Amino acid sequence: MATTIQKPRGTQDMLPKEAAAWQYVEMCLRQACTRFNYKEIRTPMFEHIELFKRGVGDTTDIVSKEMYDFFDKGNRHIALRPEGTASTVRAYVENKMYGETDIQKLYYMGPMFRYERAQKGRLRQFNQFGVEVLGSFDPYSDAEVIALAMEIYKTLGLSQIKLVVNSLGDSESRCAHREALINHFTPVIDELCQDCQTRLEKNPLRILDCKVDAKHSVMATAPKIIDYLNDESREYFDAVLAALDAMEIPYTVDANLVRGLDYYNHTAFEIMLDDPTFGAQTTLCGGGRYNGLVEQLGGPMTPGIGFALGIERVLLALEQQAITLPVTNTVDVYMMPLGAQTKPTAMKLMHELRQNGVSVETDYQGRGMKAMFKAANRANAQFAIIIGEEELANGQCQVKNLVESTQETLNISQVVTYMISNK
RNA sequence: GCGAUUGUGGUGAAGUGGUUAACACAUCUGAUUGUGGUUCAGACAUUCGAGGGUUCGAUUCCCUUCAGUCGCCCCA
Repeated sequence: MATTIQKPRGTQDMLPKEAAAWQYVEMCLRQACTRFNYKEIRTPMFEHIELFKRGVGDTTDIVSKEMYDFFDKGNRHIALRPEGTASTVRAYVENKMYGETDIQKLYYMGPMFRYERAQKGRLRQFNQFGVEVLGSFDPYSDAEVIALAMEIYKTLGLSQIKLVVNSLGDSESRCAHREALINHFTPVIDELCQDCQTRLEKNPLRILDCKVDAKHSVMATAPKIIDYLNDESREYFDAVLAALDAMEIPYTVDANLVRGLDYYNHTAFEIMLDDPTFGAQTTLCGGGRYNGLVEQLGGPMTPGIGFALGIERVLLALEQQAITLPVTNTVDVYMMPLGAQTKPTAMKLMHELRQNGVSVETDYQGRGMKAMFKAANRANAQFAIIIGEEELANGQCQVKNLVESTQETLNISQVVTYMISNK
């Protein structure tokens, strides 16, 4: 045997036994979008790297050190998408979707790529589902987006779900806050960890959710973005919270919640699994408002808000909470031809059944009837149809109900009708 | 990029410096030549991730490498 080749690090094969769960989750996501009237958009899995540099931010870790990029044969600098928002906005601008209606409510689903060290809940190729609302600067649209995310976890049956919200304010508020942060941390920067020292220059906001220095006294007294919101930002945030209250969606405001992508402003939120035994990756969903992004990518001034959730993490959470999904794994009929002469008739009947919406499995290993019954059990077949040479001569077959353990003899010509009404 | 830990058949897993590598599940075959989910019998790793070293001898000791897992970082 030749040496085997393994899948690249951080990738996963989705095996048949897991497919049903994936399909179920994906169906729930689509149905939730239908209820909220979001339309699907599909964009390429790779883009010009410039899109992410400009959209997500050149200084973010995602772009600066986690991007899968390469030059194609035409010497174009390409990157596998690390997230979905930049591509969605690019498509919105490129296809001039701002001209179609005032507001676009979109969702996407598919693989994203980040060159990170894999661990539980974190892969190099992973699947995200995300939502983007473009063209609305209405606190109720923020609330709707959050409500949609919360609704998804509810319909899946997950518990211990925690919604955390914050406001990053508009650019004026953010600048004021950033300055205050730098002033606050600079005198004590030597006492903080190495990471925080680089954060001070790169993104002082991130110091706030540092785990290493979390208990340091400067954290408690650090200037909070909430206190630096200007009137407009403050009002907007209050309105979002009021809308959440109106829908009775529980949340906690966390002044230290920040997002890792540059484009966010105003509303930021995260949905986490409140379970310390779950693993390190507890964030199931992250999102927020990005009012300058469309313009930054060459479109007209257009506000936007959205979120993304990791489907693998949802599946892990479902597993963690031992939630059994309503997935069925049965086949209607197991066809059992006995002897070579009966095969053509069995094959013909099987095909007719399938054409009439009856699912049928059979044996292709030439095994005995006993083995076929075992296979039928394994396939969760509801019925077995046995065609032996005797039956064939009479144009008949045995139809056995495997659940009830009852059996009757039918004319082969009646089987399709019988199965349609009895399956 | 850094750290910890693991690597035995389809799966879960014992085990030892030395001539047959437990056990369980799964799978296959058989127990009246055409009837299942129970039971019983039998079969199933020239081999212990790969490469090198120590040794008379290594799956067991050492080194390297690859891979998995978990964590840091970051994020979904």
